[in-house]
Amino acid sequence: MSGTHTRVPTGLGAGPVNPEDCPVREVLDRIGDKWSVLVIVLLGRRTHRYGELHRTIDGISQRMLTLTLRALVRDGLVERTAHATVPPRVEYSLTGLGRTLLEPLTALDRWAVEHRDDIRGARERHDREQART
Amino acid sequence: MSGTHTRVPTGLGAGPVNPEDCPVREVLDRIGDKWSVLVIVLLGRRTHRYGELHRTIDGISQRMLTLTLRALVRDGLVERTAHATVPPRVEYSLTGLGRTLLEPLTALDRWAVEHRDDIRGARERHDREQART
DNA sequence: CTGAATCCTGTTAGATACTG
DNA sequence: CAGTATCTAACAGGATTCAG
Repeated sequence: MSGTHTRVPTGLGAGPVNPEDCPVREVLDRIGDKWSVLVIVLLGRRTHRYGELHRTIDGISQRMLTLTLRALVRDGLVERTAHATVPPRVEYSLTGLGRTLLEPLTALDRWAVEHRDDIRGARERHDREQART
Repeated sequence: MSGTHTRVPTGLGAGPVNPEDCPVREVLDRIGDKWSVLVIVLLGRRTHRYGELHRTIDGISQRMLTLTLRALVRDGLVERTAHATVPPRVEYSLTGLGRTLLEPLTALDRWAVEHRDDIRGARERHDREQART
């Protein structure tokens, strides 16, 4: 809330701006989907097993959980540990890199919580004004 | 980098987690798309006209620019000002609410810039290990 | 100049059934 | 238990054309 704008984010020099080459957008491409942040946040609390995640994240299909986890592992945010027992036991946890992401994610969450009502309000006001056409 | 985890983000109490009722996910639904952050960031620097945005944001179609702007206006993040001249002149700028979003967005951007290579590295390592199957 | 309207496409995600 | 495989529905987004 310093009176002035904060630093301009992102590789936005002066010229045209490209979504393919923009750091923020790159992150959003990874965690902007429907399930990734939920997984990250849960793993930020503690290690979870596959089935635990499946039960805890409401409405996620096995398919999407698998795909989401695989992508996060590939990007080095999540670590997969398979124990060769029977029945199999697979545990997922955040990597060091993944944990560093919790901080900016928390900042975004704080903003979201703080301004949730503002957005809802703006939305309703806007829709009401549209309605009287 | 404080040794411990930061606060757990989001209305994640103990029970199941629902994507429909999660503040962070709610924000991501708004700005997680392909163009919103680019628009927000540009407007964070200064007011822009429609055509300016269209020229500056590389590859955006008129359709998507219009839709993106309309959504941002609806959510109270962006303000639209139409001057009744001919030819018409429409200016877009961030609202107060929109400006507050710049801060957490900048945090995320900083993370992105800082860890860009880590992710690329993890990706390549992972893909290389998959490749030798 | 600032859009709106229409058509068309690829991707994302849900449902369901099956497996080591 | 921890996934795969397959099929389908929904939607985001691009291209093009028209309009105030």
